[in-house]
Amino acid sequence: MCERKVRVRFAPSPTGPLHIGGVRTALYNYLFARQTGGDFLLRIEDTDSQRFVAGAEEYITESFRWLGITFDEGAGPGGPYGPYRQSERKPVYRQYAERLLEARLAYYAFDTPGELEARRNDTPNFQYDASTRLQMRNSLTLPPEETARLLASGAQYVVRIKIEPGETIRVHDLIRGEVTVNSSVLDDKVLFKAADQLPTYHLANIVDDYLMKITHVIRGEEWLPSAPLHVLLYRYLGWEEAMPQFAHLPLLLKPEGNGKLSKRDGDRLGFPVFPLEWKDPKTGERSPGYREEGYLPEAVNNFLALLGWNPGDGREMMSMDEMVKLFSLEHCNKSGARFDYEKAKWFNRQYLVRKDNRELALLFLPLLEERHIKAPLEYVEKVAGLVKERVTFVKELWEQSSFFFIPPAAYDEKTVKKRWKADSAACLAELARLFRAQAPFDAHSTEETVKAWIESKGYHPGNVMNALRLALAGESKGPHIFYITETIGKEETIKRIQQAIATLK
RNA sequence: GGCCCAUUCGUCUAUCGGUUAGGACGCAAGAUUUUCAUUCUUGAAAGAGGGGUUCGAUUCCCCUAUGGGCUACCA
Repeated sequence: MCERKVRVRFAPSPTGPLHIGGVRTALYNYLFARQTGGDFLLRIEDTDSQRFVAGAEEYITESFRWLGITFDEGAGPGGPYGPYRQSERKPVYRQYAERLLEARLAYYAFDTPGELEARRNDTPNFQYDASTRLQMRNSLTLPPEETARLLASGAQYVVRIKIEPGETIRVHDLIRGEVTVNSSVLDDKVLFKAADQLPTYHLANIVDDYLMKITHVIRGEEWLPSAPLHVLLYRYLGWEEAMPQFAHLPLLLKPEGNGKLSKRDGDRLGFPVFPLEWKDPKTGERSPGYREEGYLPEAVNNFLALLGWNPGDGREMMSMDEMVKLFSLEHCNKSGARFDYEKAKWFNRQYLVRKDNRELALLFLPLLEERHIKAPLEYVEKVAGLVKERVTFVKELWEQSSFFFIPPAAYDEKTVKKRWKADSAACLAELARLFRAQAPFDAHSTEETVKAWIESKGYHPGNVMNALRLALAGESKGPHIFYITETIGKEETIKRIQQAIATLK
Protein backbone atom coordinates (compact mmCIF):
# COMPACT_ATOMS: atom_id res chain seq x y z
CA MET A 1 0.00 0.00 0.00
CA CYS A 2 2.85 2.34 0.84
CA GLU A 3 4.46 1.85 -2.53
CA ARG A 4 1.32 2.82 -4.39
CA LYS A 5 1.88 5.66 -6.80
CA VAL A 6 0.51 8.87 -5.36
CA ARG A 7 -2.79 9.86 -6.90
CA VAL A 8 -4.73 12.84 -5.67
CA ARG A 9 -7.79 14.58 -6.96
CA PHE A 10 -9.64 17.85 -6.88
CA ALA A 11 -13.35 17.19 -6.97
CA PRO A 12 -15.43 20.33 -7.30
CA SER A 13 -19.14 20.50 -7.65
CA PRO A 14 -20.20 22.57 -10.66
CA THR A 15 -22.66 24.71 -8.75
CA GLY A 16 -21.12 28.08 -9.55
CA PRO A 17 -17.78 29.80 -9.83
CA LEU A 18 -14.83 28.20 -8.12
CA HIS A 19 -14.25 29.77 -4.73
CA ILE A 20 -10.74 30.96 -3.96
CA GLY A 21 -10.59 28.50 -1.07
CA GLY A 22 -11.25 25.74 -3.57
CA VAL A 23 -8.38 27.05 -5.64
CA ARG A 24 -6.10 26.72 -2.65
CA THR A 25 -7.23 23.15 -2.03
CA ALA A 26 -6.53 22.32 -5.66
CA LEU A 27 -3.17 24.04 -5.45
CA TYR A 28 -2.09 21.95 -2.46
CA ASN A 29 -3.17 18.80 -4.23
CA TYR A 30 -1.24 19.90 -7.29
CA LEU A 31 1.92 20.69 -5.31
CA PHE A 32 1.70 17.37 -3.52
CA ALA A 33 1.21 15.43 -6.74
CA ARG A 34 4.04 17.16 -8.56
CA GLN A 35 6.40 16.77 -5.66
CA THR A 36 5.79 13.07 -5.31
CA GLY A 37 5.69 12.42 -9.03
CA GLY A 38 2.10 11.36 -8.65
CA ASP A 39 -1.02 11.97 -10.67
CA PHE A 40 -3.46 14.78 -10.20
CA LEU A 41 -7.01 14.36 -11.40
CA LEU A 42 -10.02 16.55 -11.85
CA ARG A 43 -13.31 14.91 -11.06
CA ILE A 44 -16.57 16.73 -11.48
CA GLU A 45 -19.00 15.89 -8.70
CA ASP A 46 -22.30 16.74 -10.27
CA THR A 47 -24.55 14.38 -8.38
CA ASP A 48 -26.83 17.18 -7.34
CA SER A 49 -28.92 17.77 -10.41
CA GLN A 50 -30.84 20.52 -8.59
CA ARG A 51 -27.86 22.76 -8.04
CA PHE A 52 -26.07 22.23 -11.33
CA VAL A 53 -25.07 25.48 -12.98
CA ALA A 54 -24.34 25.66 -16.68
CA GLY A 55 -20.87 26.88 -17.48
CA ALA A 56 -19.45 26.14 -14.07
CA GLU A 57 -17.28 23.30 -15.26
CA GLU A 58 -15.85 25.39 -18.06
CA TYR A 59 -15.19 28.12 -15.56
CA ILE A 60 -13.27 25.70 -13.34
CA THR A 61 -11.20 24.43 -16.23
CA GLU A 62 -10.40 27.92 -17.43
CA SER A 63 -9.43 29.02 -13.92
CA PHE A 64 -6.84 26.31 -13.59
CA ARG A 65 -5.58 26.93 -17.07
CA TRP A 66 -4.99 30.56 -16.12
CA LEU A 67 -3.27 29.62 -12.88
CA GLY A 68 -1.07 27.03 -14.50
CA ILE A 69 -2.44 24.22 -12.37
CA THR A 70 -2.50 21.20 -14.62
CA PHE A 71 -4.26 17.88 -14.40
CA ASP A 72 -2.96 14.55 -15.58
CA GLU A 73 -6.37 12.98 -15.77
CA GLY A 74 -9.95 13.97 -15.45
CA ALA A 75 -12.80 15.79 -17.06
CA GLY A 76 -10.95 17.43 -19.89
CA PRO A 77 -7.76 15.48 -20.38
CA GLY A 78 -9.56 12.16 -19.95
CA GLY A 79 -7.71 9.10 -18.74
CA PRO A 80 -7.90 5.39 -18.01
CA TYR A 81 -10.23 5.69 -15.04
CA GLY A 82 -12.93 7.75 -16.68
CA PRO A 83 -15.44 8.99 -17.10
CA TYR A 84 -14.58 11.70 -14.61
CA ARG A 85 -17.96 13.32 -14.37
CA GLN A 86 -20.10 11.59 -11.79
CA SER A 87 -23.25 12.15 -13.79
CA GLU A 88 -21.64 10.03 -16.50
CA ARG A 89 -20.81 7.32 -14.00
CA LYS A 90 -24.38 6.71 -12.98
CA PRO A 91 -24.31 2.94 -13.64
CA VAL A 92 -21.23 2.53 -11.47
CA TYR A 93 -22.70 3.49 -8.14
CA ARG A 94 -25.85 1.41 -8.01
CA GLN A 95 -24.06 -1.88 -7.65
CA TYR A 96 -22.18 -0.68 -4.61
CA ALA A 97 -25.35 0.52 -2.96
CA GLU A 98 -26.81 -2.89 -3.67
CA ARG A 99 -23.76 -4.59 -2.28
CA LEU A 100 -24.24 -2.78 1.00
CA LEU A 101 -27.94 -3.59 0.92
CA GLU A 102 -27.24 -7.29 0.48
CA ALA A 103 -24.71 -7.27 3.28
CA ARG A 104 -27.35 -5.59 5.44
CA LEU A 105 -25.01 -2.67 5.99
CA ALA A 106 -27.53 -0.42 4.37
CA TYR A 107 -31.29 -0.39 4.05
CA TYR A 108 -34.14 1.07 2.06
CA ALA A 109 -35.95 4.02 3.58
CA PHE A 110 -39.30 5.17 2.30
CA ASP A 111 -39.88 8.18 4.49
CA THR A 112 -40.94 11.13 2.40
CA PRO A 113 -39.20 14.49 2.75
CA GLY A 114 -42.41 15.72 4.34
CA GLU A 115 -42.43 12.97 6.93
CA LEU A 116 -38.81 13.60 7.78
CA GLU A 117 -39.41 17.28 8.16
CA ALA A 118 -42.37 16.67 10.42
CA ARG A 119 -40.27 14.34 12.50
CA ARG A 120 -37.48 16.89 12.80
CA ASN A 121 -39.99 19.51 13.83
CA ASP A 122 -41.56 17.59 16.65
CA THR A 123 -38.43 15.87 17.89
CA PRO A 124 -35.65 18.19 18.98
CA ASN A 125 -32.25 17.05 17.71
CA PHE A 126 -33.84 14.34 15.66
CA GLN A 127 -31.32 12.16 13.93
CA TYR A 128 -31.98 9.22 11.64
CA ASP A 129 -29.87 6.63 13.41
CA ALA A 130 -29.94 3.45 15.52
CA SER A 131 -32.07 5.16 18.12
CA THR A 132 -34.79 6.21 15.71
CA ARG A 133 -34.68 4.08 12.60
CA LEU A 134 -36.99 1.48 14.05
CA GLN A 135 -39.67 4.14 14.27
CA MET A 136 -39.39 5.03 10.62
CA ARG A 137 -40.67 3.59 7.39
CA ASN A 138 -37.86 1.47 6.06
CA SER A 139 -36.89 -2.06 5.13
CA LEU A 140 -35.90 -2.66 8.73
CA THR A 141 -39.37 -1.98 10.07
CA LEU A 142 -41.57 -2.98 7.16
CA PRO A 143 -42.33 -6.64 6.42
CA PRO A 144 -40.12 -7.92 3.59
CA GLU A 145 -43.08 -8.37 1.29
CA GLU A 146 -44.15 -4.77 1.88
CA THR A 147 -40.68 -3.55 1.06
CA ALA A 148 -40.68 -5.65 -2.07
CA ARG A 149 -44.11 -4.34 -3.01
CA LEU A 150 -43.05 -0.72 -2.52
CA LEU A 151 -39.92 -1.26 -4.55
CA ALA A 152 -41.85 -2.96 -7.31
CA SER A 153 -44.48 -0.27 -7.37
CA GLY A 154 -41.83 2.33 -8.04
CA ALA A 155 -42.21 4.08 -4.71
CA GLN A 156 -39.63 6.72 -3.98
CA TYR A 157 -36.91 5.56 -1.64
CA VAL A 158 -33.39 6.20 -0.56
CA VAL A 159 -30.68 3.85 0.56
CA ARG A 160 -29.29 4.65 3.98
CA ILE A 161 -26.13 3.38 5.56
CA LYS A 162 -26.75 1.39 8.74
CA ILE A 163 -24.40 2.62 11.40
CA GLU A 164 -23.87 0.49 14.48
CA PRO A 165 -23.76 2.65 17.58
CA GLY A 166 -21.20 2.64 20.35
CA GLU A 167 -18.15 2.15 18.28
CA THR A 168 -15.10 4.39 18.32
CA ILE A 169 -14.04 5.34 14.84
CA ARG A 170 -10.55 6.63 14.27
CA VAL A 171 -9.58 8.80 11.37
CA HIS A 172 -5.92 9.35 10.90
CA ASP A 173 -5.40 12.80 9.51
CA LEU A 174 -2.04 13.81 8.08
CA ILE A 175 -2.45 17.33 9.39
CA ARG A 176 -4.37 16.86 12.61
CA GLY A 177 -3.25 13.48 13.82
CA GLU A 178 -5.83 11.06 15.11
CA VAL A 179 -9.43 12.19 15.22
CA THR A 180 -11.81 9.90 17.05
CA VAL A 181 -15.56 9.94 17.12
CA ASN A 182 -18.19 7.66 18.53
CA SER A 183 -20.37 6.09 15.87
CA SER A 184 -23.44 6.85 17.98
CA VAL A 185 -23.28 10.49 16.97
CA LEU A 186 -23.27 9.61 13.29
CA ASP A 187 -26.55 9.38 11.47
CA ASP A 188 -27.69 6.90 8.84
CA LYS A 189 -26.70 9.06 5.91
CA VAL A 190 -28.45 8.75 2.60
CA LEU A 191 -26.19 6.99 0.15
CA PHE A 192 -28.38 6.70 -2.88
CA LYS A 193 -31.51 8.38 -4.17
CA ALA A 194 -34.06 6.52 -6.24
CA ALA A 195 -35.48 9.75 -7.58
CA ASP A 196 -32.51 10.51 -9.82
CA GLN A 197 -30.75 7.16 -9.50
CA LEU A 198 -27.72 9.04 -8.29
CA PRO A 199 -25.58 8.52 -5.21
CA THR A 200 -25.03 11.29 -2.70
CA TYR A 201 -21.63 12.78 -2.20
CA HIS A 202 -20.53 10.27 0.40
CA LEU A 203 -21.04 7.12 -1.64
CA ALA A 204 -19.92 8.61 -4.93
CA ASN A 205 -16.84 10.03 -3.36
CA ILE A 206 -15.72 6.78 -1.78
CA VAL A 207 -16.54 4.65 -4.80
CA ASP A 208 -14.73 6.97 -7.17
CA ASP A 209 -11.72 7.47 -4.95
CA TYR A 210 -11.43 3.72 -4.70
CA LEU A 211 -11.96 3.04 -8.38
CA MET A 212 -9.63 5.84 -9.37
CA LYS A 213 -7.00 4.54 -6.98
CA ILE A 214 -6.73 7.75 -5.00
CA THR A 215 -4.03 7.54 -2.35
CA HIS A 216 -4.45 10.86 -0.55
CA VAL A 217 -7.56 12.87 0.02
CA ILE A 218 -6.56 16.48 0.59
CA ARG A 219 -9.67 18.54 1.12
CA GLY A 220 -11.21 21.32 3.19
CA GLU A 221 -11.91 21.04 6.88
CA GLU A 222 -15.63 21.17 6.26
CA TRP A 223 -15.30 17.47 5.42
CA LEU A 224 -13.73 16.46 8.68
CA PRO A 225 -17.03 15.66 10.40
CA SER A 226 -17.97 13.22 7.67
CA ALA A 227 -14.56 11.58 7.51
CA PRO A 228 -15.59 8.90 10.05
CA LEU A 229 -18.52 8.04 7.81
CA HIS A 230 -16.13 7.70 4.92
CA VAL A 231 -13.86 5.44 6.93
CA LEU A 232 -16.88 3.31 7.73
CA LEU A 233 -17.84 3.14 4.09
CA TYR A 234 -14.40 1.89 3.11
CA ARG A 235 -14.76 -0.74 5.78
CA TYR A 236 -18.29 -1.74 4.75
CA LEU A 237 -17.23 -2.03 1.16
CA GLY A 238 -14.22 -4.11 2.11
CA TRP A 239 -11.74 -1.55 0.84
CA GLU A 240 -9.95 -0.69 4.04
CA GLU A 241 -6.61 -1.78 2.64
CA ALA A 242 -6.94 0.69 -0.19
CA MET A 243 -8.31 3.53 1.88
CA PRO A 244 -6.58 6.80 1.05
CA GLN A 245 -4.89 8.91 3.67
CA PHE A 246 -6.75 12.00 4.73
CA ALA A 247 -5.55 15.55 5.13
CA HIS A 248 -8.08 18.17 6.11
CA LEU A 249 -7.04 21.71 5.35
CA PRO A 250 -7.97 24.68 7.52
CA LEU A 251 -10.57 27.01 6.08
CA LEU A 252 -10.12 30.49 4.68
CA LEU A 253 -11.76 33.01 6.99
CA LYS A 254 -13.21 36.47 6.47
CA PRO A 255 -10.66 39.33 6.60
CA GLU A 256 -12.66 40.77 9.46
CA GLY A 257 -15.57 39.61 11.55
CA ASN A 258 -16.68 36.05 12.02
CA GLY A 259 -17.05 33.14 9.69
CA LYS A 260 -15.52 31.71 6.61
CA LEU A 261 -14.68 33.73 3.58
CA SER A 262 -17.68 34.25 1.36
CA LYS A 263 -18.62 35.99 -1.82
CA ARG A 264 -20.27 38.72 0.22
CA ASP A 265 -16.98 39.64 1.87
CA GLY A 266 -15.51 40.34 -1.51
CA ASP A 267 -18.41 42.57 -2.45
CA ARG A 268 -18.35 44.33 0.88
CA LEU A 269 -14.62 44.83 1.22
CA GLY A 270 -13.86 45.21 -2.45
CA PHE A 271 -11.74 42.28 -3.48
CA PRO A 272 -12.37 39.22 -5.61
CA VAL A 273 -13.10 35.83 -4.10
CA PHE A 274 -13.07 34.11 -7.47
CA PRO A 275 -10.12 33.47 -9.75
CA LEU A 276 -11.96 34.68 -12.84
CA GLU A 277 -14.80 37.06 -13.35
CA TRP A 278 -18.11 35.25 -13.16
CA LYS A 279 -21.40 36.22 -14.63
CA ASP A 280 -24.29 34.46 -13.00
CA PRO A 281 -26.32 32.90 -15.83
CA LYS A 282 -29.57 33.39 -13.94
CA THR A 283 -29.30 36.85 -12.43
CA GLY A 284 -26.71 38.27 -14.81
CA GLU A 285 -24.81 39.53 -11.79
CA ARG A 286 -21.08 39.88 -12.26
CA SER A 287 -18.52 38.97 -9.64
CA PRO A 288 -14.98 40.20 -10.06
CA GLY A 289 -12.09 37.82 -10.58
CA TYR A 290 -8.41 37.98 -9.81
CA ARG A 291 -7.51 37.78 -13.45
CA GLU A 292 -9.69 40.69 -14.46
CA GLU A 293 -8.55 42.75 -11.48
CA GLY A 294 -5.07 42.55 -12.87
CA TYR A 295 -3.48 39.89 -10.75
CA LEU A 296 -0.64 37.82 -12.06
CA PRO A 297 -1.39 34.11 -11.70
CA GLU A 298 1.98 33.43 -10.07
CA ALA A 299 1.16 36.00 -7.39
CA VAL A 300 -2.21 34.41 -6.71
CA ASN A 301 -0.66 30.96 -6.39
CA ASN A 302 2.09 32.18 -4.10
CA PHE A 303 -0.24 34.16 -1.89
CA LEU A 304 -2.77 31.38 -1.64
CA ALA A 305 -0.16 28.74 -0.89
CA LEU A 306 0.97 30.70 2.14
CA LEU A 307 -2.52 30.81 3.60
CA GLY A 308 -2.24 27.64 5.64
CA TRP A 309 1.19 26.45 4.67
CA ASN A 310 4.75 27.74 4.86
CA PRO A 311 8.08 26.24 3.88
CA GLY A 312 9.37 26.51 7.42
CA ASP A 313 12.34 28.71 6.60
CA GLY A 314 10.62 32.07 6.37
CA ARG A 315 10.69 32.17 2.60
CA GLU A 316 7.72 33.95 1.06
CA MET A 317 8.39 34.61 -2.58
CA MET A 318 8.31 31.25 -4.27
CA SER A 319 7.78 30.13 -7.82
CA MET A 320 5.52 27.21 -8.51
CA ASP A 321 8.58 25.01 -9.00
CA GLU A 322 10.02 26.02 -5.66
CA MET A 323 6.73 25.38 -3.94
CA VAL A 324 6.57 21.97 -5.52
CA LYS A 325 9.95 21.19 -3.97
CA LEU A 326 9.19 22.74 -0.60
CA PHE A 327 5.59 21.73 -0.02
CA SER A 328 4.73 19.39 2.80
CA LEU A 329 1.53 18.48 4.57
CA GLU A 330 3.46 18.48 7.86
CA HIS A 331 3.92 22.21 7.50
CA CYS A 332 0.25 22.84 6.91
CA ASN A 333 -1.50 24.69 9.67
CA LYS A 334 -4.40 23.42 11.67
CA SER A 335 -6.25 26.64 12.22
CA GLY A 336 -8.20 28.76 9.79
CA ALA A 337 -6.43 31.60 8.02
CA ARG A 338 -7.90 35.03 7.66
CA PHE A 339 -7.77 36.34 4.18
CA ASP A 340 -5.43 39.35 3.98
CA TYR A 341 -6.07 41.31 0.86
CA GLU A 342 -3.26 43.79 1.53
CA LYS A 343 -0.77 40.98 1.43
CA ALA A 344 -2.26 39.70 -1.79
CA LYS A 345 -1.58 43.10 -3.32
CA TRP A 346 1.93 43.13 -1.97
CA PHE A 347 2.62 39.81 -3.65
CA ASN A 348 1.29 41.09 -6.91
CA ARG A 349 3.56 44.09 -6.77
CA GLN A 350 6.55 41.89 -6.06
CA TYR A 351 5.84 39.75 -9.07
CA LEU A 352 5.08 42.70 -11.26
CA VAL A 353 8.35 44.46 -10.40
CA ARG A 354 10.28 41.27 -11.05
CA LYS A 355 8.79 40.79 -14.48
CA ASP A 356 11.10 41.81 -17.27
CA ASN A 357 10.15 44.93 -19.15
CA ARG A 358 9.35 43.15 -22.36
CA GLU A 359 6.88 40.86 -20.67
CA LEU A 360 5.31 43.75 -18.83
CA ALA A 361 5.07 45.77 -22.03
CA LEU A 362 3.21 42.90 -23.65
CA LEU A 363 0.66 43.03 -20.83
CA PHE A 364 0.46 46.80 -21.08
CA LEU A 365 -0.06 46.91 -24.83
CA PRO A 366 -3.73 45.88 -24.80
CA LEU A 367 -4.50 48.66 -22.33
CA LEU A 368 -2.86 51.18 -24.64
CA GLU A 369 -4.79 49.84 -27.57
CA GLU A 370 -8.00 50.36 -25.64
CA ARG A 371 -7.04 54.02 -25.51
CA HIS A 372 -6.16 54.02 -29.20
CA ILE A 373 -2.55 54.67 -28.43
CA LYS A 374 -0.02 53.28 -30.82
CA ALA A 375 3.56 53.00 -29.70
CA PRO A 376 6.43 50.73 -30.66
CA LEU A 377 6.97 47.80 -28.32
CA GLU A 378 10.47 49.06 -27.48
CA TYR A 379 9.02 52.35 -26.36
CA VAL A 380 6.36 50.70 -24.20
CA GLU A 381 9.04 48.48 -22.79
CA LYS A 382 11.13 51.42 -21.76
CA VAL A 383 8.17 53.20 -20.18
CA ALA A 384 7.10 50.06 -18.33
CA GLY A 385 10.57 49.71 -16.90
CA LEU A 386 10.53 53.32 -15.77
CA VAL A 387 7.25 53.16 -13.88
CA LYS A 388 6.82 49.56 -12.79
CA GLU A 389 8.14 50.20 -9.31
CA ARG A 390 5.26 52.55 -8.60
CA VAL A 391 2.36 50.25 -9.39
CA THR A 392 0.70 47.18 -7.97
CA PHE A 393 -1.32 46.19 -11.01
CA VAL A 394 -0.72 46.27 -14.72
CA LYS A 395 -3.78 48.43 -15.17
CA GLU A 396 -2.20 51.13 -13.01
CA LEU A 397 0.60 51.46 -15.51
CA TRP A 398 -1.44 53.88 -17.56
CA GLU A 399 -2.14 56.38 -14.82
CA GLN A 400 1.53 56.38 -13.97
CA SER A 401 2.77 56.75 -17.47
CA SER A 402 0.12 58.44 -19.62
CA PHE A 403 2.36 61.48 -20.14
CA PHE A 404 4.85 59.30 -21.97
CA PHE A 405 2.23 58.80 -24.64
CA ILE A 406 0.17 61.99 -24.67
CA PRO A 407 0.96 65.55 -23.56
CA PRO A 408 -0.77 66.65 -20.38
CA ALA A 409 -4.31 67.71 -21.16
CA ALA A 410 -4.46 69.76 -17.98
CA TYR A 411 -2.15 70.75 -15.17
CA ASP A 412 -2.85 69.51 -11.69
CA GLU A 413 -4.21 72.46 -9.77
CA LYS A 414 -2.49 71.80 -6.49
CA THR A 415 0.82 71.29 -8.16
CA VAL A 416 0.46 74.47 -10.15
CA LYS A 417 -0.25 76.37 -6.99
CA LYS A 418 2.75 74.91 -5.27
CA ARG A 419 5.27 74.63 -8.05
CA TRP A 420 4.54 77.30 -10.65
CA LYS A 421 6.29 80.44 -9.46
CA ALA A 422 6.16 83.92 -10.85
CA ASP A 423 9.40 83.42 -12.75
CA SER A 424 8.69 79.90 -13.91
CA ALA A 425 7.58 80.89 -17.38
CA ALA A 426 10.66 82.94 -18.05
CA CYS A 427 12.88 80.31 -16.58
CA LEU A 428 11.39 77.51 -18.65
CA ALA A 429 11.62 79.62 -21.79
CA GLU A 430 15.32 79.84 -21.17
CA LEU A 431 15.45 76.13 -20.52
CA ALA A 432 13.71 75.42 -23.80
CA ARG A 433 16.39 77.35 -25.64
CA LEU A 434 19.00 75.39 -23.75
CA PHE A 435 17.37 72.13 -24.79
CA ARG A 436 17.18 73.31 -28.36
CA ALA A 437 20.95 73.63 -28.39
CA GLN A 438 21.53 70.41 -26.49
CA ALA A 439 23.11 67.89 -28.85
CA PRO A 440 22.99 64.44 -27.25
CA PHE A 441 19.62 64.28 -25.56
CA ASP A 442 20.19 61.30 -23.33
CA ALA A 443 19.30 61.59 -19.67
CA HIS A 444 22.84 61.90 -18.43
CA SER A 445 24.02 64.63 -20.82
CA THR A 446 20.87 66.63 -20.42
CA GLU A 447 21.09 66.49 -16.69
CA GLU A 448 24.70 67.69 -16.73
CA THR A 449 23.82 70.57 -18.97
CA VAL A 450 20.82 71.64 -16.96
CA LYS A 451 22.61 71.39 -13.65
CA ALA A 452 25.50 73.50 -14.91
CA TRP A 453 23.06 76.03 -16.29
CA ILE A 454 21.11 76.23 -13.02
CA GLU A 455 24.31 76.76 -11.09
CA SER A 456 25.66 79.38 -13.44
CA LYS A 457 22.41 81.32 -13.20
CA GLY A 458 22.11 80.83 -9.48
CA TYR A 459 18.59 79.49 -9.79
CA HIS A 460 16.91 77.41 -7.14
CA PRO A 461 17.18 73.85 -8.46
CA GLY A 462 13.91 72.72 -6.93
CA ASN A 463 11.95 75.53 -8.51
CA VAL A 464 13.27 74.83 -11.97
CA MET A 465 12.91 71.09 -11.83
CA ASN A 466 9.46 71.08 -10.35
CA ALA A 467 8.19 73.53 -12.89
CA LEU A 468 9.74 71.43 -15.63
CA ARG A 469 8.09 68.30 -14.29
CA LEU A 470 4.77 70.07 -14.22
CA ALA A 471 5.22 71.12 -17.82
CA LEU A 472 6.15 67.64 -18.98
CA ALA A 473 3.83 65.47 -16.92
CA GLY A 474 1.10 67.84 -15.82
CA GLU A 475 1.51 66.80 -12.24
CA SER A 476 3.95 66.26 -9.46
CA LYS A 477 4.87 62.65 -9.84
CA GLY A 478 6.73 60.28 -12.07
CA PRO A 479 10.19 58.89 -12.67
CA HIS A 480 13.41 60.82 -12.67
CA ILE A 481 12.83 63.87 -14.81
CA PHE A 482 15.63 63.38 -17.29
CA TYR A 483 14.43 59.90 -18.04
CA ILE A 484 11.24 61.56 -19.12
CA THR A 485 12.97 64.05 -21.38
CA GLU A 486 15.12 61.33 -22.86
CA THR A 487 12.15 59.08 -23.49
CA ILE A 488 9.77 61.57 -25.03
CA GLY A 489 12.60 63.24 -26.92
CA LYS A 490 13.84 66.74 -27.57
CA GLU A 491 11.07 68.02 -29.79
CA GLU A 492 8.29 66.82 -27.54
CA THR A 493 10.06 68.18 -24.46
CA ILE A 494 10.34 71.62 -25.98
CA LYS A 495 6.78 71.49 -27.25
CA ARG A 496 5.46 70.71 -23.80
CA ILE A 497 7.48 73.48 -22.20
CA GLN A 498 6.03 75.94 -24.66
CA GLN A 499 2.56 74.62 -24.06
CA ALA A 500 2.96 75.02 -20.33
CA ILE A 501 4.22 78.56 -20.69
CA ALA A 502 1.31 79.41 -22.93
CA THR A 503 -1.23 77.88 -20.60
CA LEU A 504 0.08 78.81 -17.19
CA LYS A 505 1.78 82.10 -18.13
C1' G B 1 -28.57 22.19 21.22
C1' G B 2 -25.15 17.90 19.84
C1' C B 3 -20.47 16.37 17.66
C1' C B 4 -15.65 17.46 15.73
C1' C B 5 -11.53 20.84 15.00
C1' A B 6 -8.71 24.89 16.43
C1' U B 7 -6.33 29.12 19.65
C1' U B 8 1.61 32.98 19.16
C1' C B 9 1.96 40.60 17.32
C1' G B 10 -4.13 43.85 13.88
C1' U B 11 -3.15 39.82 9.73
C1' C B 12 -0.14 35.42 7.63
C1' U B 13 3.28 32.72 10.44
C1' A B 14 8.45 30.47 12.83
C1' U B 15 9.40 27.91 17.44
C1' C B 16 8.96 20.61 17.41
C1' G B 17 10.62 21.84 26.99
C1' G B 18 15.47 26.09 28.17
C1' U B 19 15.08 31.94 22.61
C1' U B 20 16.09 39.26 24.47
C1' A B 21 9.53 34.57 21.30
C1' G B 22 12.07 35.30 14.90
C1' G B 23 10.21 36.81 9.89
C1' A B 24 6.53 38.94 6.43
C1' C B 25 2.14 42.27 5.37
C1' G B 26 0.10 46.52 7.39
C1' C B 27 1.12 50.74 10.68
C1' A B 28 4.51 54.76 12.79
C1' A B 29 9.15 57.52 12.71
C1' G B 30 13.67 58.74 10.30
C1' A B 31 17.18 58.68 6.04
C1' U B 32 17.79 58.80 0.66
C1' U B 33 15.16 60.92 -3.59
C1' U B 34 14.89 68.53 -6.84
C1' U B 35 8.33 65.37 -7.46
C1' C B 36 5.59 61.00 -6.47
C1' A B 37 6.75 56.18 -5.61
C1' U B 38 10.67 52.96 -4.58
C1' U B 39 14.66 51.69 -1.37
C1' C B 40 17.04 51.65 3.44
C1' U B 41 17.08 52.08 8.88
C1' U B 42 14.41 52.06 13.28
C1' G B 43 10.02 51.41 16.25
C1' A B 44 5.32 49.87 18.37
C1' A B 45 2.97 45.11 18.33
C1' A B 46 1.82 38.27 20.46
C1' G B 47 1.92 33.00 23.50
C1' A B 48 -6.88 33.45 25.45
C1' G B 49 -7.60 32.36 30.97
C1' G B 50 -7.01 28.82 34.95
C1' G B 51 -5.07 24.40 36.73
C1' G B 52 -1.55 20.53 36.45
C1' U B 53 3.27 17.53 34.63
C1' U B 54 8.43 19.24 34.92
C1' C B 55 14.35 21.83 37.70
C1' G B 56 12.00 24.66 33.68
C1' A B 57 6.55 25.54 29.86
C1' U B 58 4.30 29.18 24.02
C1' U B 59 5.65 24.01 23.48
C1' C B 60 2.83 18.08 26.99
C1' C B 61 -2.17 17.01 29.77
C1' C B 62 -7.01 18.75 31.79
C1' C B 63 -10.83 22.46 32.42
C1' U B 64 -12.97 27.07 30.94
C1' A B 65 -13.51 30.78 27.36
C1' U B 66 -13.44 32.12 22.43
C1' G B 67 -13.38 31.08 17.22
C1' G B 68 -14.45 27.72 13.22
C1' G B 69 -16.84 23.59 10.81
C1' C B 70 -20.60 19.91 10.53
C1' U B 71 -25.39 18.53 11.99
C1' A B 72 -30.08 17.78 4.08
C1' C B 73 -32.82 12.74 -0.58
C1' C B 74 -26.01 19.84 -1.03
C1' A B 75 -21.29 19.15 -2.03
